[in-house]
Amino acid sequence: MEHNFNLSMPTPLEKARKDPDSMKAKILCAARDLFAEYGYHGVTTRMIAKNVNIDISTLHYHWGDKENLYEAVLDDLNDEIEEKFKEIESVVRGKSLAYRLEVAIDVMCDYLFERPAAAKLVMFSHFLKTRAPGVLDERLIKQVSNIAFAMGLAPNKEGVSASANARVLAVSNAIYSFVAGEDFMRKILKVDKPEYNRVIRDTLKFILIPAFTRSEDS
Amino acid sequence: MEHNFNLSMPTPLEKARKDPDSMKAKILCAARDLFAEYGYHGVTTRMIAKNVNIDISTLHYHWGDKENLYEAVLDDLNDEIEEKFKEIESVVRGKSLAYRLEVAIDVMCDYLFERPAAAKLVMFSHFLKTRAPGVLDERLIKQVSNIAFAMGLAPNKEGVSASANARVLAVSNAIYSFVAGEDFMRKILKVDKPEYNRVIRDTLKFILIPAFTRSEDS
DNA sequence: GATTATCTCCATCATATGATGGAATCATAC
DNA sequence: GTATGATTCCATCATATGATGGAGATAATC
Repeated sequence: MEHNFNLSMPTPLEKARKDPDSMKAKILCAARDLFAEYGYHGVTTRMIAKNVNIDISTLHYHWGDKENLYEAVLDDLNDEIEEKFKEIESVVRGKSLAYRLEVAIDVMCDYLFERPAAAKLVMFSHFLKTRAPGVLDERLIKQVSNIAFAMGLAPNKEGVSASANARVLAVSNAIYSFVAGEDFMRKILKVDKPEYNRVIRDTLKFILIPAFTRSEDS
Repeated sequence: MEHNFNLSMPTPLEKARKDPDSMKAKILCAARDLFAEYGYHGVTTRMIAKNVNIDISTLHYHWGDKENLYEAVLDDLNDEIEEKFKEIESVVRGKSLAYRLEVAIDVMCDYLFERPAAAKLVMFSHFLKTRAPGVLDERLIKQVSNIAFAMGLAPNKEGVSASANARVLAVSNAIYSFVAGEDFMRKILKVDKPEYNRVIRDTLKFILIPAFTRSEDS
């Protein structure tokens, strides 16, 4: 049986997500939370194993080495975020840019405040190098361009200008920063969690919507 | 000589900065770059020592343990940024909010694009936990409130609302994100370094200024 | 119930890492 | 020159960390 052309065969990741009670999924979940908190080098396989109450060997049995587990965490995260974007797009298709932004902010805040690890991991994967050279997920480049096009910042999906893509990044940076930095910024704002959530939504709308609606007028 | 009331005695950090050629300063400098690239746990004392072409013992001789060196790096950075803020304030005092923002964006971009490590370190110190519990720099809370007041977002420096502080954070997050994430985002925008610098400035102004100038009208 | 495959843990290894003591080197003051 | 203090490096240690082999446990298959 050398050949296997069954392309729809579930990947390890898909299998892990199908059954959230499986050991594989539990490890992935704990790994996500810890990597999000301390970064790749700040987490040891022993920390992850301890969080799931298993031995390190069990971890290695399911996921191979640490690097492989980290990549699985990021892959899993990217799948989740891509899904979220599709969900947003299906809701706002054809609506005004102001409305699009409002919905995008609300949906992403709902999602991210529920899973702050997601926001933190996105930030780290953008800003923090691991000592082993990682690969940029090519999907992301396409994603950004697609959003730019959907926001009417480009005439078609291919020739999106750098400036249009930068505007999309500005929006997503703003959202991710506020969620990823909650622990830190909540101390500055001196508010509790629910209040932080509210203030951040309002602030994001206050900052992001005027820029794009003004340019819609012209 | 148990007592020493000479409060203006230079701290180790000040001494290190006075002579940038001193070993102490060279170590601090290399440490900053490396911590900014890989985060606290991603950097080993050996990596830093190698970058300065010295032995680890020399590093420990000058800075004590790793944690102390890291704190010195952050202190040094905070001093530098505080200075930058004062510089901005002295230039824009009394000007319109739109002009203030424009200058702030330009000055901070000039400064940060020259020292991307500064931007990255700020991000990490906000988002990334080290396994040893760190302390929040109390200065920052005051800094943010002061800026909010200077921007006319609060009637006085004391009673700055959470929402006003959040708006200030939104501005600084935006700037830091774009500089700290250059390596990553430049791949998405597909531009070279000087062009990235230009696009980011324009994008920051495009995003940030309308929000605040609109609120100035009302 | 025996057989097989899957899963989990214990013991262990090799290397990485933070840290230190002490000798050697260098500069400075006398 | 010599004495003193400051600086640097070499050798070394204790622990942390990633990783693995293999025994035992558990579940599935026949």
